[in-house]
Amino acid sequence: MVRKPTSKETARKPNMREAILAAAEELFATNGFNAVSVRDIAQAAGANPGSVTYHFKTKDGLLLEIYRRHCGPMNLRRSELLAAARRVRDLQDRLEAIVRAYVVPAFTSGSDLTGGGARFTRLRAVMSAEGNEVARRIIAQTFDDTSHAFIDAVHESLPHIPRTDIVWRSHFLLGALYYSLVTPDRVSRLSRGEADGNDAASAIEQLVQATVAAFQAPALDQAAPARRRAVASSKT
Amino acid sequence: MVRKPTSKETARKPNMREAILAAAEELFATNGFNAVSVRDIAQAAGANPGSVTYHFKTKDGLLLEIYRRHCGPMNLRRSELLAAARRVRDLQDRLEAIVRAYVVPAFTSGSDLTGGGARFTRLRAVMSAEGNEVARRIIAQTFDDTSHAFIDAVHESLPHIPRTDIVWRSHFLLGALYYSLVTPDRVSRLSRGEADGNDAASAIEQLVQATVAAFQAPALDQAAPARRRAVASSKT
DNA sequence: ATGTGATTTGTACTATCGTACAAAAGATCA
DNA sequence: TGATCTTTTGTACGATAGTACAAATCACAT
Repeated sequence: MVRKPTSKETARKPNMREAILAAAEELFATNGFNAVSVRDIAQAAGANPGSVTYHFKTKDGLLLEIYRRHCGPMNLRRSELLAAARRVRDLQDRLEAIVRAYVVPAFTSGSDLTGGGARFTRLRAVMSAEGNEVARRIIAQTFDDTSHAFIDAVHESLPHIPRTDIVWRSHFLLGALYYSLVTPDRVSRLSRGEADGNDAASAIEQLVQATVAAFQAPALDQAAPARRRAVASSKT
Repeated sequence: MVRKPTSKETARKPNMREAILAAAEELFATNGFNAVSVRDIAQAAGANPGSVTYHFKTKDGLLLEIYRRHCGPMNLRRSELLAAARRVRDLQDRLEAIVRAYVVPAFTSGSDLTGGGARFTRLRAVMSAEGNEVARRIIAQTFDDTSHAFIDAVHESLPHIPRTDIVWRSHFLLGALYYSLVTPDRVSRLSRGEADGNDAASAIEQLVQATVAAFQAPALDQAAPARRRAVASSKT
């Protein structure tokens, strides 16, 4: 009595459910949530609109399932990399490893899930910009732990920087990360073809290098008031 | 015969056209383009849906007019500040002034237009994330000049950094800037109330400080290959 | 006061949205 | 093969979308 993995997991065509998820992920990440209709998704997946309702009940449920699929693996990968980074001796190298542990899983595949992590990260960026309610709830309760762990790790390797500054700078990191995935063509355009915004490896290296330097900047409370001298003022 | 500025410029109630523009700007910047209906905008402005059609013909036309209203003043202000920044002698101070010339107008009012520049910048961030076609066209032909001027100025004060790196880092700056305006509450939340993400002055100072440091990071081509030693690798 | 042009209102049209649901089709096992 | 469960299809419904347009209303010059 060999139990075949067939009866309940198999669909008629090779996993239509996964095809719908992948199509929805791509379309949401590119055009936003509201601009994409259930019919668009079904067509892109080669499915019937009713099939989307059958598998995910509602459009929100579909988005929810996309998040559920990715959050676990990506955060697991991040915490693994973060744990390894914490063990790096040299403080400078450790900081870089920590930043890399945060950035790399966002660009590359979190596991063998379809499409890789970049698409899901782009999706999160777009949902964040749209103020999507479903995404907001999931993010606050799923990603804040990871973010706190990341901030703590950075803080440990830069004890002289106030936590407030580190929060701001890690916020900037996430914004830069998101934007790099949302508008990669802008990099190619502004560099007049010298750089390829769609090259993940370049993006990662540039982002890590810039972010490490940003984290290492002098603390704001001390530096800013002392430094603001003959600099252009904020009015006229 | 004193020409009064009345007959053709004045509406029945104090400029309903402006009220619609302001309402649309706020709603688009908060919820994205597609999530907001013309009826939502009209209601928020205290106007009739048909009035929107009268003034702006289409929903796209309304968005177009919002961009037209802001792009000129904001880029003018940026180029003024940039010109002033270029005249700063000290290289370190000049770089900071250049970054400030880019950041400040995005946060504060570009002129006496309604609502200040922050709302419009948030709008641009959201449109960028949604891949809005109208916005994409305007941005490419309006903001690229400003961006190039900014990149050139930064490059002048950091001649030893390859232009490619500067493009990437200014791209990160814009992403961080956008994200700070899109999700300011995240800063407050992650800092556990110690920082206020909605405080524009703090955001500006933090962003300028972090960005200057990022620009001053060693060039990637030289530093990255030499430095990548015992750092956590990108796989497992 | 009255005519005139600019604006606002009210309403209606068509298209498309998310979703529900019954019927058809496929798969699995007695 | 036939019974049963899962999945897909096809269709329909109410809600809401963007937009058009005629009527009503207002501001102002004469």
